[in-house]
Amino acid sequence: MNTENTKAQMRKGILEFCILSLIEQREMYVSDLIDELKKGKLDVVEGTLYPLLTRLKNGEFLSYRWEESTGGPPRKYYQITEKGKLFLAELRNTWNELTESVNDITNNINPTAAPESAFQPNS
Amino acid sequence: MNTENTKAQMRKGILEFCILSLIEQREMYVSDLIDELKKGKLDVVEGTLYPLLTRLKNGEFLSYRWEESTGGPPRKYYQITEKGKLFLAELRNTWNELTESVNDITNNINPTAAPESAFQPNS
DNA sequence: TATTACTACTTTGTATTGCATAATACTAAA
DNA sequence: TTTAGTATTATGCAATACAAAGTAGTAATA
Repeated sequence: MNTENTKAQMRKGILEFCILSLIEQREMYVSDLIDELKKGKLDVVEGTLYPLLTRLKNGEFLSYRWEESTGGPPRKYYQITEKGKLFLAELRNTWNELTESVNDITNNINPTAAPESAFQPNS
Repeated sequence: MNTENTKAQMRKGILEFCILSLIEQREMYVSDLIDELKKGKLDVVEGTLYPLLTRLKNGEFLSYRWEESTGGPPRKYYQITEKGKLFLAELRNTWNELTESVNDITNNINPTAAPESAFQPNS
């Protein structure tokens, strides 16, 4: 029971949400996704992404096309489907409800709130 | 692949955080915890809580004392330990970093932000 | 040609955790 | 004694993040 493990556990379920959001913004292949996630301070490895993308593709939330690469094997570029967009909207709701619940239960003040609203209520 | 499953997955790892937070506020036994979580829109069942509490107790983040009950078997009231308070502080950091990352990556506007700051940037 | 390096995709096995389910045990009322 | 309500414990399953190893294609170099 340590912080590293907890991080991995808290991450469960949110990767779907992140991946679908990123691909909705523009089509991407795995290296693109890893770069974008890293920009957002989320380090994810290939062994995590490939099975996840396959699940999303099998669920018809994503589709892909092959694209030749100048140096290296061809790449799978993923796009979001209409079904994927609907699912993404649900995930966004779920995420927002969850964060609200957790912040409420733990008396946590959300760090992304605007400074003028981040006051501590009387405890 | 459905929303219910994703909810269950997203819940992984955050329950520790919620449980420790609640017990830090006051000592509780399982039924108290279930009630408090339900108030915060988080439905959790006994089969989830007992193993989790045992893990936290074995990790020395919680201790407990028995208390006789007027009707029914005695109750285990849990308290947070000093080690538990340190771990809780780490969990709070982890949670805040995670939510910031996810909201950033998904272009999500946090619903707990003050209304005047919850504007949508040009997309 | 053979070797090496780099890139990209795939597969396998493990650990953790939420949860359903069943079993056990204690008290009190009928 | 039986029944109902409360509380704890034990077992097994499903889902997922991740490490690690493997496959395969291109390109540069000897």
